[in-house]
Order: sequence, then C-alpha cells, then structure tokens
Amino acid sequence: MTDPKSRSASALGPKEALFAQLAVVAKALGHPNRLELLDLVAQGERSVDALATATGMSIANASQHLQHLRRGGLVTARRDGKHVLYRPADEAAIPLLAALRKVAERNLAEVQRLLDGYFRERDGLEPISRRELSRRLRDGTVTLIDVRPEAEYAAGHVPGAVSVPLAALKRRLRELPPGREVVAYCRGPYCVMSFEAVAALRKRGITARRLEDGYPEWKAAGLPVDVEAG
Amino acid sequence: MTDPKSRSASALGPKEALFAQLAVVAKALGHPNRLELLDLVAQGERSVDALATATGMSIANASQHLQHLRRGGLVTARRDGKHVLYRPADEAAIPLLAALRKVAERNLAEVQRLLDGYFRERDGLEPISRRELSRRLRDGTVTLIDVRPEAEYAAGHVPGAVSVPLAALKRRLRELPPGREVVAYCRGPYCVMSFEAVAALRKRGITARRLEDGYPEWKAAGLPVDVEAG
DNA sequence: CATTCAGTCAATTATTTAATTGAATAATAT
DNA sequence: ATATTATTCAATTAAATAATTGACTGAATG
Repeated sequence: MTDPKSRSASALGPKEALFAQLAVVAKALGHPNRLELLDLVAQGERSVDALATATGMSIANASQHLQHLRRGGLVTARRDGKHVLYRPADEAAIPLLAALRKVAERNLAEVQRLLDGYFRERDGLEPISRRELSRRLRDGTVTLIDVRPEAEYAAGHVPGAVSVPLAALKRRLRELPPGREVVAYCRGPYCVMSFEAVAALRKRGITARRLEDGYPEWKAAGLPVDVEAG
Repeated sequence: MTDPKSRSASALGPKEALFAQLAVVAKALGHPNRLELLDLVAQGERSVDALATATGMSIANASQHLQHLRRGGLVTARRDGKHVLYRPADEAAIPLLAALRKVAERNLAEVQRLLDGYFRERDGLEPISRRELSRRLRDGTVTLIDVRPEAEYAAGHVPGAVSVPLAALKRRLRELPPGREVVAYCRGPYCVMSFEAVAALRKRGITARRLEDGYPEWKAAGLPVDVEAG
C-alpha cells in the first residue's frame, strides 16, 4: 500500500481529505463526455445503451463514464430487467451543473463565442487603432504578432511584429512574453485569421486584441513597413 | 486557416465545444490543491507566495495551479509591485464551490464519515443563520467573534465582529461581555476553527454557536463587509 | 440449459496532467 | 548598473486518466 491515494482519508488530515473528496466530485465533471451524459441523465432516467447511442460513445466507454459520475455522487443506477437505468443522484447535482455553466459563460470567451455565434463574437473584440498601436509599440507595452503565413510576413510587415502564423500559434504560445497584451493582425477587415488568433489567446487567459483592419491598410496609411532582407 | 486542425473549438460542433468548455472549468476544480487555493483566495486577495506558504505547496507548483484556475475563469490576477495578487474572478465562483460542497456532502460516504467523526459535534452545534445573525446584531443581543487569523480579519470581516483568532481565544475569554451569547465564524462550512471556538466556549460555560458557513459565504450573499483601513 | 442481450470488469496503450528543478523575467531596492 | 525578491516558464519525469478490446456476469428467452 504505497499508493497514497489508496490510504484512507484519515491518514490525510480532515482538511486535505475534504478537498480530496470535493476534487472527486469536480473530476467527475471534468470530462466533456461525462458532462454530456449528465446533461442527458438530467432530462430523465436512461439506460446505458440509450445514453451511448445518443452520445455516439461506445457502450463500454459510456458505462465507465457513468460509473465515474456515480463515484462522484452525481448519478445513481438501478437495474430494471436487463437494463441498468441511470438518473441524477441528487437534486443538488443539477444546480451544480448550472453553477458550472454560469462560471463558464461568464468567463470563457470561447463559450461566449459559441453562445453568440461566430460573427457576433467578432464585434466583441474591439480592435486597437493604428495610432494607439504605434504609441504602444514605442512604449514596449504590447506584443505584436503577424498571424499571416510566413511568406506574406516576409513580403512586408509592421515593424516590431513577430511572425506567428495562425497554424503555429497554439504550440508557440509559450514564446509570447507573459503579462503583456498581444495584438494580432492579418490581411485586413475581411480576414478571419486575427479573430481566430485573438479567440485562441483569450481562451488561454491571454489578453489579446486585433489591430484595426490589417497589413494592407497599415501600409496604405503611409506607416513604416519592414521587408525581410534576402 | 490552411490547416483545419489548427482551428480551435470551432471545429467541433457547438454542443461538443460547450461541454468541452464546461469541462475546462470543472477540471480547474478537479484537484485538491486547487480547491484549497481557491478556498483561500475566496477569503481575500492573496499573493502567490502567501498562498504557497499557507498550503505548503512550492511556489512554482502553487503558481501553476493558480494559472490553471485562471484558465478556468475562477480567479484573476493583478500585479502589485513585485507581487501578483489573486482573487476570485467572479462572484459565481463561490456559489460554484458551495454547490460542489453540497453534492460532496450529500453523496460521498467518505465525507459523511468525516462529518460523523471529526465534525461530529456539528450536529450538536446548531448554526445560526445569516438572517438571524443580522437581526440580532441590530438588537445587540449577541457578541460576534471572527476566529480567523488577524490578517484575514483585516482583509474583510462581518461588520460588528471582533477579531479573536482561535489561538488567542483562551486568554481573551474575559474580554467577552458576560451573559451574552457568542457567535463565532471562520472560513466556511469545512473550516474547523469556529467549531473549536464554540467547543472551547461551551466548555467554559459560555453560550456559543457557529454562524452558518463562514465569511466568504456572507460576502457572497451580498451582505455588507468591513475592511480594515490602511 | 444453452443463448442472447445489456452491462461491467480487467488489461492494454495512448494521452494528459502533476510535481520538480533550474533558468528566465519583472519590479524594486542598493 | 547590480542585486534581490517574487513569479513564471521550460523541460523533465512520474502518475493519472481515457479509450479500446475482449472476457465476464446477470437476467430474460427459446
């Protein structure tokens, strides 16, 4: 019995044990499939394979997720003939799911985007003006990223911008100086890449905005540009 | 957007994406250390190393857990000089924690065991509701003591409460107005300090009760709070 | 009493997540 | 400047979790 998890909670201090137990409940909610199952179960008692079919999971997979939910005290099961029927264990389980939704809705830009629809979200991301960007680049209070493909960056970009093509953004997040606002730009007002970039950054808790319009408009405004030597 | 895999949640259906986002929040709650951190943060804004010290975690570990909580939208951080101070991101975060507790309390045998064991006196100590406390504070028929450490009292407390940290309670018993019921509160329903305070007072013949839950819940209920000037 | 259906269990593999260490950064003090 | 303090980051390793597969069990049916 070297595994600390297998020790009874009494070995842990009451405080630790309680948080450990709360974590069991939270973990039960910590997987999209289980949330989907719980959401279905909340609508009424259902059999395992009805749930598996409804969600597109395999029976075994659904069964295991349901048992995970059961261990978390969120659902209970009863046998009815050949079928095992699951239902919410507790009237407190539903408010818990609601509280979770509330936090998610309030805080996650990504959820907001989903709720409001793709294009409405774009309006929520107020862009930074060229004038303000210029000033903040001088101050060094902002990280500017060019999310267009590398070739376009090479052909001309805003001075001070770093090339981080959208496709590479996720895995290069760590390169961004932390605690500094990020501004992303791309081809112009009808290009979605900077919207996507900002959404991805915000989803990860990074403060991010779009530059108004994009590179062509920057250049057209007579502002300086850099071209890759070569 | 040449690589479809680089798209964020928008590549999933809206339903899947929604559950995925809810799972992010739930996962943020899905670790005992993070729950402990959140519980502390709920008492008031705190620096990373204050939190690390209070919980016994390494600074780096605490920092990472806090960032995990931040990604889940449960806390936010601001810089104050050298320190980064974390606080709850959202008033919805506290009810979420409370809902989690409720489910855990009702359903988990292990928690039940804890309540029956360590906290077994709880049943004997009927807590006083916030509503009733408010009324009796107005009437002046009760002495309210805050048994948390002094720093937490300073960061915010129930108006009218006197700071009597648990450690100091015994030697400060004579400061309590005699013949008046004492109500004690601390950090919340699973914080043992108020239980111990009440037990200590009763042992000495003083009529004492706990406030239901604790300071974070008082604040979350929208009731007034006092903060120490300075 | 063997067969089938509905679930569960156990074992495997792949993927995630956690904790640790030491280096990097940011703000401040010397 | 340089040092100091507080925090974050990056890389490593260990541990936990997820999905899959096939074997297993309990209840109905022929």
